[in-house]
Amino acid sequence: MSDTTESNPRITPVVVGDSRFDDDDELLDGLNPEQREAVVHRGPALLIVAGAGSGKTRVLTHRIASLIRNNEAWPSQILAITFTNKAAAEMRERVGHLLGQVAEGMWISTFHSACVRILRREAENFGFTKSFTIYDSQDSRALVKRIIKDLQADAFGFTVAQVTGKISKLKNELSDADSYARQANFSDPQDAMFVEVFRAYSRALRDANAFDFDDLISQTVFLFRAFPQVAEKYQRRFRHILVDEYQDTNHAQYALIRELTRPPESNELSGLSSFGGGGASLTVVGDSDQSIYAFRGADIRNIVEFERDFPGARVVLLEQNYRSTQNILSAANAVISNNFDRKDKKLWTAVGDGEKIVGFTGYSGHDEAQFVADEIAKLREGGMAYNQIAVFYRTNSQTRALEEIFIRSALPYRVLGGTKFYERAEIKDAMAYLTSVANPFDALALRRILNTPKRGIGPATETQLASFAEREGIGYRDAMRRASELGLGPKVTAAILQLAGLLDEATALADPERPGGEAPVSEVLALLMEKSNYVTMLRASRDPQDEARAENVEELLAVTKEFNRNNPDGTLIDFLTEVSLVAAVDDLDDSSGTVSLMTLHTAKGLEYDAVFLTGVEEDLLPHRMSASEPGGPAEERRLFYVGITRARKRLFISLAMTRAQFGETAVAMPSRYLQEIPAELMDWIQSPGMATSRGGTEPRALNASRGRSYGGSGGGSGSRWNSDSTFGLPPAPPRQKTEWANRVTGQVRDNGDLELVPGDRITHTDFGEGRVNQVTGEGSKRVAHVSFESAGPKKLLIKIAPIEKL
DNA sequence: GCTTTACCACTCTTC
DNA sequence: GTGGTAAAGC
Repeated sequence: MSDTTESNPRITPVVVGDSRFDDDDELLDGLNPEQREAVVHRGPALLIVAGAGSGKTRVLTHRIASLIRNNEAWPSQILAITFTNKAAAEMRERVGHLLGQVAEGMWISTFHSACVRILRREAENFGFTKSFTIYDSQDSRALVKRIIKDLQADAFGFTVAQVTGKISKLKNELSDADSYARQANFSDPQDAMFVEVFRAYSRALRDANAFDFDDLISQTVFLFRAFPQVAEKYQRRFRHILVDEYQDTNHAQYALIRELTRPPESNELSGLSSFGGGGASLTVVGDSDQSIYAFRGADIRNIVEFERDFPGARVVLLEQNYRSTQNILSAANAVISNNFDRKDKKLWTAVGDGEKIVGFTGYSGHDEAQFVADEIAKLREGGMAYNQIAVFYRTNSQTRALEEIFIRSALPYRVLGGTKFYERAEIKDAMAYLTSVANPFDALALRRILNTPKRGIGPATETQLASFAEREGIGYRDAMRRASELGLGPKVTAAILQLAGLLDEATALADPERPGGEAPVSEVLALLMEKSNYVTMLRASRDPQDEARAENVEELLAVTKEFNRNNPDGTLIDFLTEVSLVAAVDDLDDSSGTVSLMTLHTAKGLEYDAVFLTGVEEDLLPHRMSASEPGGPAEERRLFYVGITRARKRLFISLAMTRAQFGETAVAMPSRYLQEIPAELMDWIQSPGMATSRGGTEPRALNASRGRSYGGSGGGSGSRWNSDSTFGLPPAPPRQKTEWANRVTGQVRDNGDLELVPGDRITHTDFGEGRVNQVTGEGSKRVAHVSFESAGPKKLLIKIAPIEKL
């Protein structure tokens, strides 16, 4: 990474005259002048505007290391907020590497993790216990659903999604049920009912000793505001606060930062602080062009108005890109320049143009996926490692087609996010057992396991138990222990008592006071699963899927063991916290030799040698839902921009003319953003206008009338594709589309023991005839390398490929 | 109280 | 194509 900034007229020379930094060379080596400035600047506030790939992580880690190395701060005085746990771990490692030792006591974590840490310490100040549960969005939804039912709020037209969405939004703006009630319009029965629902929801969380995701931030702010002496503790402790991805902070997070950087009330100097008794020094890093979380309350104004918010703030611009080729950057610059209302910023690089961006238009999502798979195979042959290749898409549902083709092509891949392991019902069940042990107040968790596996404890019994607990003013666990007082049938009573006994036994095992200390999480879970017969029940089931579920539970057991290995002192609560706060990227394994599939949102902050941007179609990117939201299309453009700028060397952009959505095939139009990429930067293998199929088969009828009119944005100047076509040609008529879709998806087969050897001739339903060159792999993973006469070389998973030996 | 079946609505992005 | 719910039957 050489310093080539002399050629850039925009730079201002930075004087590093302060003797403090004289022996600091090592930390400044290889940094360009702006990066150096961002590392060495000292003051109350610093905004680093870091374009994509401009080395901001490097700057942040060097800045932290420099603070510690120069004895300007103890590690414990530093709080660094990152966007994901993975980024936090990486930053910790890099700082440790720079300093030559692990910096103990430094807080490097996400907003949520930092807040959980604070809340666990301080919970008892405001009516929670330190073993509170964290509700994920599924839990919140379940709770709201129940409340809507109880209050019969569905009569007012409330849906669960609406209510959870509104509550989340309000919490991100630091409103709670009371403050909302104060300005609610009670003459509107719907609004009045919403107040009731919000109240009931908040009360239920409090009663359950639980916080939802949004609470983690907002309640920490409330805590600081209500207990100044608590706030002061943290204001004194953290003298340097650094926040990454500042453009994606919401109001609650902004307020939290404000609280933390406020000068402590009593003005005594503390230790090594470089700013007397004032507020902590704040460094934020961000790029408003990469703001893609407005939908969850991120407020772009936080970064745009930073200088006004923090007077005396210094701003450093990082525009030199060290990641991508010029072609990729030019495309990114061209696209993002269509967003008005932004500070002009142009990424540039010294590495040269690189290859052109490759474009492809498939007839269907499957055709597109096949293109991706084929290109990945070529990249691989060219020596690129699978883990340097990523495929991005707008919505998780797009993974289906990609996965089908990838499996068939024997490409090793990994889907990040999506239907996450921890969201599966059986995992949720097992986790609910653990939660019930850790937090006996959590009614939601208890309710989930009360009759899972079936114990004959139905809704009627549950209600009785609940009202008994309320009547007596006791917790659920106590109520269960006293089940015999309820006058229920002997079988039900015994079942309740047995479950209570099991939970008590597990609680004793997880008790830190226990002789020998708290038992490892895996032991607690093993006991619960064993004695509840949960896994036994699954294995005995006739439903074939239950076998897979049982295996998932076993997998969870393995996860707990792994957790215990990595965290010998890790408690049950620690485990539950960790699981609640994992992000999709967090289980990205850099060393796995697989292609990564993820949404554009998940891709933020990552980089790959080769990137495939798929589904670049109207209604998908920009997504249909974004059209109605203010600022929606601009945010979608930023999303596209984020995707483009993830690529180092190769960028592939693809779309399909029809897409399976809803179980049926719908017409798809090229995205308006495609036209924004200068034509000379792209090489279309098959542009949206080209009407011939890739295998060279006959042209498909693409001249049917349009399904809907395409109201392109701006432009309107006609074709930009470097083919002879008109823009936005409509797709094939429905019958042909379905045929195509069926031909690819319709065949699930099992060739189990088909023996193939090099030289065999085979026929494939899609690719026609070909010759087997080589067979690799074993058992069900045997792969045939086939040269097809018309479709070229392919790799096929023998077990499931639609092939026959000739 | 449990199980099966049929119909429904929804599907955008996430800590 | 899925997942969740409601009703009917055991």
